[in-house]
Amino acid sequence: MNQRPRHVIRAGVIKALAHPSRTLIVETLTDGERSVGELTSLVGADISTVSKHLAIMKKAGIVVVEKRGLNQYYRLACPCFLDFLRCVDFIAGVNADGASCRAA
Amino acid sequence: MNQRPRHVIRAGVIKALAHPSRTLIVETLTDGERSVGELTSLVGADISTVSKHLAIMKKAGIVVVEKRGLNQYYRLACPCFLDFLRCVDFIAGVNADGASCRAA
DNA sequence: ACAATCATTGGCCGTTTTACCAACCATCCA
DNA sequence: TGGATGGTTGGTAAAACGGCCAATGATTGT
Repeated sequence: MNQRPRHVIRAGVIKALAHPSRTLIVETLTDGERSVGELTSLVGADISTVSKHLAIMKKAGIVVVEKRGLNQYYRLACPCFLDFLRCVDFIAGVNADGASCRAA
Repeated sequence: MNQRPRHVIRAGVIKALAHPSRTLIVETLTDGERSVGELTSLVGADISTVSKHLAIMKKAGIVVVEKRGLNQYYRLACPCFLDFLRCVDFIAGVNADGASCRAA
């Protein structure tokens, strides 16, 4: 069904994480679901901006949303983001300290 | 030394991967080092374009370069990218198939 | 029905990204 | 030294991104 090459698909997912606000949101959601209003306070931007960030991540399959009452609650689609961020931190560590990179 | 918040640092690394050509390059480098010319053939863009992609990833600490003779050989700074891409594929799979996401 | 709250969507605009070409730097060999 | 090969850098133009504001749903309570 999806005929895009693998690296394009992968880049699409990665791109949806490639913004400081979105990374912050993902970090926060590892701790459990949050409403858009809560995430807006966290990020410190206009709620419309945060809503668009969430839409991007939803489209990429990174988060899922559930409506309860007046609120939309977002949570991670996948717990494996902890591993994901660990990989990222390895690279960041190499970059910052010149530390050697050991396997997971 | 680095006082930027963690999520900004993380986003910087992720951003350096967030392009189809760069993802393709990383995939290829998991198989071993390549020269700029080889990567240019792979990507199918101008060599100057590929050179700039590599510079972005080098600055982010994702790749390292070694000059031997006339060639610049790039390789991954860290073998953990296999894990990294596996995480990405989990998300991509959820997105594409609606498949459930199991832990690593 | 009306008002209040939570969130999404459209529009505008400044910034960033990306691609190509051209020019330049570096290395090796004749 | 001159030429060929391999790569980087600067310039520029098109496209994508990201932010806020304003307007529009959607849901709940009065």
